[in-house]
Amino acid sequence: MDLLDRDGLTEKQFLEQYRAGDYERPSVAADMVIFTVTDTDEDNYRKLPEKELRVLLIQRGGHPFLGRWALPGGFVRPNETTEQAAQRELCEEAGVDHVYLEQLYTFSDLGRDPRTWVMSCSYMALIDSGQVQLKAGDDADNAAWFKVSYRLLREQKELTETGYVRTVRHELKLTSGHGELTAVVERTVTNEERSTAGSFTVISNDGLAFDHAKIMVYAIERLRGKISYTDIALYLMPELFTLTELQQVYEVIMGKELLKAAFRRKIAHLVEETDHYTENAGHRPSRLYRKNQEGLQ
Amino acid sequence: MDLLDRDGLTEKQFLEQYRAGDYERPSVAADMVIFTVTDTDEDNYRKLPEKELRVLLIQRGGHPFLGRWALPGGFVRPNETTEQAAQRELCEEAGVDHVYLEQLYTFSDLGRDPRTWVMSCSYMALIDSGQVQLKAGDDADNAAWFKVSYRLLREQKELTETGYVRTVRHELKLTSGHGELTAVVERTVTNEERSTAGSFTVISNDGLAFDHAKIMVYAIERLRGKISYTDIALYLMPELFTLTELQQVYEVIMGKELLKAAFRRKIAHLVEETDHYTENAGHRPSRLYRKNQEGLQ
DNA sequence: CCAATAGTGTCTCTGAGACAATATGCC
DNA sequence: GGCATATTGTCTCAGAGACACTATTGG
Repeated sequence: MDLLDRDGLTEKQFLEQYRAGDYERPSVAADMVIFTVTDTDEDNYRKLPEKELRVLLIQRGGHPFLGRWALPGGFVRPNETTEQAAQRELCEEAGVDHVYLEQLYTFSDLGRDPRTWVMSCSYMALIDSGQVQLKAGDDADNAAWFKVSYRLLREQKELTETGYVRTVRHELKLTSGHGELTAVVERTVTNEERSTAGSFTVISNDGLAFDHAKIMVYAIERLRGKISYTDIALYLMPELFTLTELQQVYEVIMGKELLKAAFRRKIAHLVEETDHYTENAGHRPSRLYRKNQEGLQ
Repeated sequence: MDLLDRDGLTEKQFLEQYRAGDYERPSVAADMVIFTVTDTDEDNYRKLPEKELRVLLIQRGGHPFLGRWALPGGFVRPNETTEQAAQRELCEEAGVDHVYLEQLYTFSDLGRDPRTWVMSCSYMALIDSGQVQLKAGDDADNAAWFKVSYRLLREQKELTETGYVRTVRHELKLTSGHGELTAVVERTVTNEERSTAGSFTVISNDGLAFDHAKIMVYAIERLRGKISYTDIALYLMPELFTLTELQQVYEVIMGKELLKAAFRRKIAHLVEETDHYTENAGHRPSRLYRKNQEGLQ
């Protein structure tokens, strides 16, 4: 291009003389919500173990929020994209590579980090339970997998002159050997005549750092939303799994029970049957399936 | 909190002595994909006008990309969130307030801005066609509404050892009185055994600045994806509209024709009938509807 | 044999697709 | 009157919900 701007410069000349202004710039962090699913221990040899949704948290070793639990994350560096930063964190903190990774949302509330101006570009990763061993005692890093419980507390719709406001309040409870963290997060959707705006507010927060309760709730909502029309749940499964196990994963994420027959029909095209079966259960063995790698449709 | 960190500082003391490191930080811009729908002029008095999807672009008056067309946008300032920056742009560039606004994605590819390190937090806004008059001749600002045409060029699925790669190529054509811009964007989904990753690549680009072709394609895909299971399309409609007009909006966004009877059943719960009718058409008048403000379900 | 789970059959209900039939203002 | 669109009716088909029935293991 040889167009000249108002100062008579070509684009090349312009770029050579360009100095980044000394406007204030934000730091940008990539924060990771890393989910996996694990089995509970079961006493009765005949009963199947139940599934639990778990998320990886790291205990902060310095101010601010010293001692509280935070999502794994770190600042994005000048030579990488936010996604590369997320991949890097995933490697460093969970020791995994090549997993399902999806950008969620960029949080930029003022004062969300008491130190300085920090935006958080959040990502969700889904890890196969077999891929990472839950190193519960890995206190070197003070990282732990917390069991996620996400419970509806209140649902309310209030009419206004020009529309309505809908608030949904959930309790997020995180449990691990390190104790229990609880937060209450409210999602508000304000609907006026020609507009809608949604937002999340942290009502109470016991043990979580920054606005990470909000980010986690956002991630859970995304996971719930996508599970019923994508194959996203399969990234949480090991190489081989039974359909009952897959159904349990759906149930623990959706927070409700599903009917066996209907579930099997619905996800049939997402999986591929193998010739392997479970063994040594106190009941009829179950066929093992794998993810359908040919892709959907 | 009175916990002390390694240096024996309380959180308050820590924050008082905290100096933001001199790590390099990115600039963050909020870029807006602002959609609206307009009528074409129709010669035959009896025929209904057709609908067109339009997007607001601004011709760059300085380097880089001098003379090319860019999405409205601007840098996020230290005292505002990305969403507030988006609202501000919306006011400044389109002169509207209280419209549908949704965060899309944060783009952070290296070198996406030749000047310096800039991330783009992109938003999609939907504007009622009556709300903004298409000031086609408003050259003061060199802003123009471009008609959007988004056409599938190629679709391909290639199997690899461990999965598959799926590429979908679309042509984005933007037309206005200022001429025609064309870009070809490819969406690639790489599916390996335990992971998936998607990305957009700009194959060719004639007339658009930065990576804005990519952002626009992302917005169109989001709009298409959400239109069939949300009431998002209604934010593109004026106060009163006919069901045929609404159907045309769905059709122009989805890029395919719909059956009238099925369409009406499907969106019945999203609208409210009024006692008004269209007049002076060369055919049977049509009942006018409005958006159902009571909300869904 | 029994506990516990695996796996299948089928009836119903709902919603979308397809197409037809009827209704109506305006030139 | 008749063009062009508006509006409704109904048949069919696919998929989800609901429930029941049969099949298999290890103890």
